[in-house]
Order: sequence, then C-alpha cells, then structure tokens
Amino acid sequence: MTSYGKQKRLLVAVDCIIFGFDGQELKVLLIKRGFEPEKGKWSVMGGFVQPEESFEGAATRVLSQLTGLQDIYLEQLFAFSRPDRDPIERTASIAYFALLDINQYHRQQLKHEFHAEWFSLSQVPELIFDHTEMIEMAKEKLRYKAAIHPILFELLPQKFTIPQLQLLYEGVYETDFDKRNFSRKILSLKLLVKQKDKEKESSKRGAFYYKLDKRRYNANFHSFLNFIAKPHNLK
Amino acid sequence: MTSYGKQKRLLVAVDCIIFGFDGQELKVLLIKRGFEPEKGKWSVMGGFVQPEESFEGAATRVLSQLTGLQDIYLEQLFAFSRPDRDPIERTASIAYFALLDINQYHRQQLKHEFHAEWFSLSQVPELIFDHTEMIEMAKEKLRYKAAIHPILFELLPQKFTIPQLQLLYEGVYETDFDKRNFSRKILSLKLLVKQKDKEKESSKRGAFYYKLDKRRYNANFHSFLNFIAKPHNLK
DNA sequence: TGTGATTATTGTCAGTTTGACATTTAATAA
DNA sequence: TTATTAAATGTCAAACTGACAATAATCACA
Repeated sequence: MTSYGKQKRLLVAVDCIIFGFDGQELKVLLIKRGFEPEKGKWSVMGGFVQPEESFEGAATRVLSQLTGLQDIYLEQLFAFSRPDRDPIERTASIAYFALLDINQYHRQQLKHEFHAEWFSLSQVPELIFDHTEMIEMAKEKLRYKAAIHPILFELLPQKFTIPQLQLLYEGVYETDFDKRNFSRKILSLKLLVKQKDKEKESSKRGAFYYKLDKRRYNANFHSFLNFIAKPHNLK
Repeated sequence: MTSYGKQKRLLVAVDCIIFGFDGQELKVLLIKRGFEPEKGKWSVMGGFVQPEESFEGAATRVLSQLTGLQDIYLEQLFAFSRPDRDPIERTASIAYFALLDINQYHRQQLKHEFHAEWFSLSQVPELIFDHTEMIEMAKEKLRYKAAIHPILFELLPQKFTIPQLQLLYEGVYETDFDKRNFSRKILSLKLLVKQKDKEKESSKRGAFYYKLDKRRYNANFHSFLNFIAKPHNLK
C-alpha cells in the first residue's frame, strides 16, 4: 500500500501575519500581490506548502523570503478551510503570526519584489480572501496571550524603557494604563534588568533602559496563569 | 485560470481528541483501527477532509459518526504536518478536541463498528502516528483554557455538585485543591445557580445540585483574563 | 544663573483577593 | 441516641489591586 488512492488531495498554503512595533505603534506587514488572482491587491505574505516541508517549515521559509530574517517568534494561529475561500481552486491556509521589532530589521531589508509595507492596525486596507479575518484573529490571539504571557517583549529591541513598553501594551489593547500601576506590575514580574544608561530621545529627563533577564524569561514564559494555585506545574 | 497548476496537492485529515468525564475521572475516547495501516492498533478518531467541507465540518462529521452526537463542544487544536507522519502517504492532520459528559451520552451510543473505548488519561495505550503527541497537546490546552475560562462545565451534566466539579478540576490538573477555597472561588464567579435538590449517592448528607446560569455563562465565557484591568473588553 | 516646562520615578492607602487552616451542620446507620 | 461521614461555612493575616499625588531629573530659554 503506497497511497490512500481515491481520497481527494488539497492545496495547502501558509500565511504569515507579521506584527511589528516601531516604538510608537503596532503594525502589520502586508504585500501587494504580484500575481493572479487579485493581482495588485493587498494581502498577508503566504506561500504553498512544498512536498518535503512541514507547515512550520513553510511559514519559516515564507517569513525569511520576505524579511530575510531567521529566529523570529512564530506561532501557529489557525487553519482556515472554507472550501470557497480561494476562488481559483480550493486551498486551505494554515495561518501563523510572527512578532518582530520593526526598527531592528530595517525597511530596506524587506525584499522589494514583494512591495511590502507596514500598516497601522487601524488602517489596514481591504485584503484578499479571508485575510482580514486572519488579522482580526491574530490581534485577538495576541491580546489573549499577552494578557497571560510576557510575549510582547518579542516586539521590542534588546534595550527598551518602561514608557516604551507601556506604549506597546497600550497599542495592543487600545487603551490607556495608569503608569504607576503599570510599572509596578511589570517590575513585579522580575523579568527586567535595569541598565545604567538612559534613552533620551523622547524626554528631557530620559528614561532608564531595561533588558530582559533571558534566563528568567525562558523559565517563566509559560507561568502566568491565575486560576491554579501552583501554575508553575503547568505549561 | 481555474487552478494553481503544478503546485503539489496534499491529503488532509481531521482527528478528534474526545475528552469525557464520568463523575470520577477524565478520560479520552479511542478507537481500534479497522483498516490499514496500523490495523488493530489504537488511535483517536479521524477521517479525511472531503472536497466540499471545511475542517470544522469534517471534525463535526467525524465526531457524530462515532458518537451519534451533535452540539458537542469542539475546538481546533493544532495542524500537524510532519511530512512523514503517515507512512503510507503524506497526510496533514488538523486536530480538534471535544468535551462531553460520558454518562449523558451512554456507551451503547458509540458505534460498534469503531470498537471505541474510554481510557483514563493515565492509561492511554500506544497510539499510531503522532496521536500520542496530539493527546498530550490537547491535555495541555485543556489545562491552559480551563485556567482562564469556565470550559470544564462542558464535561458535566446539567446538574452537578460542587464536590463533583472539584473532582473534575483535580483530575484535569492532577492535583488536590482545598475544598473551602475551591468552592469560594467557583461561587464567586456567579455562574452557578443552587438547586433545591441534592445528590445523595456519594455521601450521607448529600450535596446540593447546581446548574450553570446559561446567560451569565455565555456572557462571561471569554472574560477571565487577569493582566488587563478591564478584561470585559477582550475576547 | 535661574526658572519653567516636561516627562520619569517613586509613594500612599483603602478595598479586595488569596492561601492556610477549623468548626459546624445535615443525614444516615447502628 | 449516638457515631460516622462528608458538605457547608467561617476566620485571619498577607499579598495584590486600583485609584490617586508628590518628587526628581533634564533641557530650553530668559
């Protein structure tokens, strides 16, 4: 037996919702499609899954094709499967979302061939297929996860200030936080190490830089639950 | 243009990790495979995605084929895609997990043709392919979600007691809770409505039945986060 | 040199929640 | 009537939360 014979095969693609933070705003990276269908319209970056690669592999490949980057935070979001979601031919899409620091990976790195651009989340243009839905779901999942895990640090440079971090959280949740309570909460996580130097662009006084304590970050990444008495037993 | 031409198509299946609670223990429903490959071995219930159905549709169909049941809690878990996960032919699998009350849907309802059996989570036999990994991930996700959302009620009958509920939580988290703190926490959710009658099988005194307040349950299902000050804005 | 403007940093306090722990109550059986 | 069993309720100190205000560092400019 070398195949399942008469069962119908299916095209499978991956799509990457790439979030970036530029120090001010949370943004999403879109490309202008250079091929049919919907040529010239905006979409998230994607590609067909090749015979010898896993979905994760395909998503990683797509991500590096567009940004030239390795080692980006990447997480499976959802498998989209409406039979008619692609008008040409049935294609399922496994969506992933990625988090990166826009400034660190500069714009010129983006491959020109894809005509990629960063869009504010409030100004996402009309997208092809179900990509709008994908982005909505990715935003929702980002909020969900960030409420429980210190995931948003993936969007920041190595050194960052508390006010910058707060801006990021406020962008993700589209709300304002009390800065006193915010810094208390963040610092109580014991994940940040205060640096000796200051960021002086955005204020006269300057704000101290912090770095992630990588050891604690990796150890505590999965431990922010609150229902269970001993969350460190969970993942 | 009516197809993407030379791109390689792929077999796609769905697999359902079906969790059940019998009042004592958390269990998972497995079937004895009646076909090759791995005929005679245990696996979770699955099936190939048909041309005109979505993944959710396929999972729902598979679930009802096995249990005869509609309206079961069903949630997408993860898309498994290792190219060699099925030795016969490359097949991706979109895994779902389902929650149901074992007693309510009685054993005889299970279709005989599948030789289905409930297994304690501590006694899951060797499984085909990556199904062991699927179950591990499903357990993990169940713990994760149940820590934040009142999802475990899907495993209980309409009427249940606080001690029964605690048994369920203890089963899911493989730990013990203080019963005083547990009931205080559960009741503080304001999701339960005390009934007039008691369950008297398991104790002399008997324990009052409770029912879910469906209205509050649906309204609060998505609101257990704790990082954000106003979680009711989130989903 | 001093002063005002701006933003970072630190602090207070009352109300709530948490975790650890003990007592009372209802029903049954002997 | 009493012993037994498990349910239900109660206490308290510590930790945490949300609302709110005062101080400190730096720069621009008079």
